[in-house]
Amino acid sequence: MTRQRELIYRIVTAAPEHRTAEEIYDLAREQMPSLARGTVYRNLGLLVQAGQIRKLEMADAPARYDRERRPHPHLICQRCGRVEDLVMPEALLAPLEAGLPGPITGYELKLYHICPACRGARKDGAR
Amino acid sequence: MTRQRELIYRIVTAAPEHRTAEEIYDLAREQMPSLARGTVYRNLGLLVQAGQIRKLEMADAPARYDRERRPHPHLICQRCGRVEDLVMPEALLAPLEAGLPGPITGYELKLYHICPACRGARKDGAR
DNA sequence: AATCCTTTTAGGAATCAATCCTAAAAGAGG
DNA sequence: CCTCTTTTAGGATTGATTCCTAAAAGGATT
Repeated sequence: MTRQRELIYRIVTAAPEHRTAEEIYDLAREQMPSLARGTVYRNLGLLVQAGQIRKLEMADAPARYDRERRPHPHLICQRCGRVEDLVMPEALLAPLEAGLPGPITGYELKLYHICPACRGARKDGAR
Repeated sequence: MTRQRELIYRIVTAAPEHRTAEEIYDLAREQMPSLARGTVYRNLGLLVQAGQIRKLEMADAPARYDRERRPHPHLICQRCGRVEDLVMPEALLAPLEAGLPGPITGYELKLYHICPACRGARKDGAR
C-alpha cells in the first residue's frame, strides 16, 4: 500500500461523512500537497474494487464515498444533499426478490427527505 | 407543446425501454433531422419536471428515461445494463420510514442481477 | 546500498454527458 | 399581419472523471 492510498483510505474511513472525490482530494492535499487529482480517483476506484469502501452515486452531483462496506440504504436530504446511513431491516427485500428468476447480486436504496436543519430554515426556494 | 417536445415525449412513452438521451436523440432525428441535442436534453428535463416521465440515474453510465411515472423499483443487469420495471409491494418501506423524524419525499430502489440472457452466455469477463 | 523489474505517481491532456449561450425561428393572440 | 414571448439550432462550455507518459517509488535479491 502506497502512502497515497493509505492517506486516502484514512480520510474516507476516519469519519462517517460521505465525501466527494474533490473533498477527499482537498483534505488529502493538506497533508500531501503534491498529491494529484488523478491519483485520488484511481485509488478510490481501487479501494472500491477491493471492497474496502463503497461508492455512492448521487443524482446530478458528484459521487460520494462511504466507509461502511456492508450494503445499506441511504437517507438523503433533497435540499442540502446531506447523506445518512440507515440500517436495512432483515429480509426487507425478500418479497421483491421472490418474484425474480435469479438471485439479486446487490441493491441500492435511497430515501429522500428534507433534513431537520433544512426543514427549520424554511424561507427561500433554493435547492 | 412544440413539435419537438411532442416527438420526444412520444419516443419515451411509446415503448417500455429505458432509453438514454442519446438514443432518444438518434431516434428523434430519424423523423426530424434538424433537432438539436440540447433541445432533447432540455425537453427531457421539462417533461421530468412536469412529472410526465421519470429520469433514472445510472451508475457510471448516462441517465435513462422511463415512461412509467409512478415510483417503482428497477431491476438492472450488471452485465448488459438492461433495465426492467418492478412493482413495489405495498408498504414495503414502512419499517424503514418508521424510524425517521420526518416523512419520505421519494425513494429510489435499484436491484442488480445478471439477466437470463447474460447468464446463459457465460464465457468472457467483459464489463 | 546497488541492480533490476514492476507498480504507482504527478501533471496535464482528453473524454463525455450534460448545460449554457445567442441569434434566428416559431408559437400565440388579437 | 404585427407584436410579444417562448423555443430552437448549433456550437461553445462546463465539470466530473478518465487517460497518457515520463519520472519516481516500491520491492525483492544480493
